[in-house]
Amino acid sequence: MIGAGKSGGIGETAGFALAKACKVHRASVGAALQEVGLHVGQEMVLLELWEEDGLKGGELVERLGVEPPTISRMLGRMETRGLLERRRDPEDARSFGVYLTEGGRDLRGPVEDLWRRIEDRAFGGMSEEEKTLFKGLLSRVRENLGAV
Amino acid sequence: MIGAGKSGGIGETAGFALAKACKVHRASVGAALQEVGLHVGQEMVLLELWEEDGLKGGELVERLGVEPPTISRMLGRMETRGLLERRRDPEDARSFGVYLTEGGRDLRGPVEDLWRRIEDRAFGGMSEEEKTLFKGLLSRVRENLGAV
DNA sequence: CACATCTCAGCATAACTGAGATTC
DNA sequence: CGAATCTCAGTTGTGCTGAGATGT
Repeated sequence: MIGAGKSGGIGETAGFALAKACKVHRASVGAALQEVGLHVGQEMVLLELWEEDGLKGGELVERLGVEPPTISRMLGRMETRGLLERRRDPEDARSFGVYLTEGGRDLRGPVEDLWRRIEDRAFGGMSEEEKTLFKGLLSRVRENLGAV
Repeated sequence: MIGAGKSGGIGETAGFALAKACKVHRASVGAALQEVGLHVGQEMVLLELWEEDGLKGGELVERLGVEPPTISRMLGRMETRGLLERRRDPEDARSFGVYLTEGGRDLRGPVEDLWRRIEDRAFGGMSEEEKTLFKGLLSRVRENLGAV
């Protein structure tokens, strides 16, 4: 039973299918993340910092496609939990860099593990070709809707 | 530039692509919905009620895959805005049915229109075959992650 | 322009209220 | 029958991500 799919309306669109699939995926990720004490969304911040430590707040805003107040509070909470720290930029007193702490770096392995676990479960039984195709289609959706 | 995709980690997974695509899609839907005074998420409630008026709170919980407190507060806000009303079930005093008001019914056309608009934009340049394939893959993800 | 703060919404979990259904 | 108990529906409290509006 899938719901809201009777009369060929919104329930039949690809957008609806996308929203529903994303919902269960996000829920799965969220459930797994709480094993390591993270909230869904925070892993994206860490992901960026693992790739490039010391990013500016504004750069995180741009990369995550999120609004400044959201990043501001997320960084505050993550800083309190000792995952990262904000260091004032001596070059520009209005700006700061976000740097991982030991605790933040240590989460990389566990988070990547759980993410892989969900990846396997979510896309189990899908061939590499199908997955590649799938990612390609998702990518086109992003471009079409004017993402970064 | 897509971000977090340099070294073949999480950023290369289909799950990551799904999350990112969903994010822009949800943002687009949210922006369009505020034209008709709705918040993202509320359209799903209406969608179910357009299909079947008078649903119980618990049925909405199940169909939307959401927790009871979420529905409770959403219904409260939507009731305040005159989109629907909760009527106590005379058979069972702890239960109630959710019924659309005139205002709630009137939103059907506008919401379906804007949804179609986003559907066209998001999946423009995609053939019917591709869209069908895409929906099929999303459906499998849902099943794999144990959705309703 | 770069942040922080306030307020509101969606969503989650946990704890509670109150009405059926059960059982002693 | 009645009282205690169990179960279920829904609400409220709190915390998070996320948005907009406003202040610094």
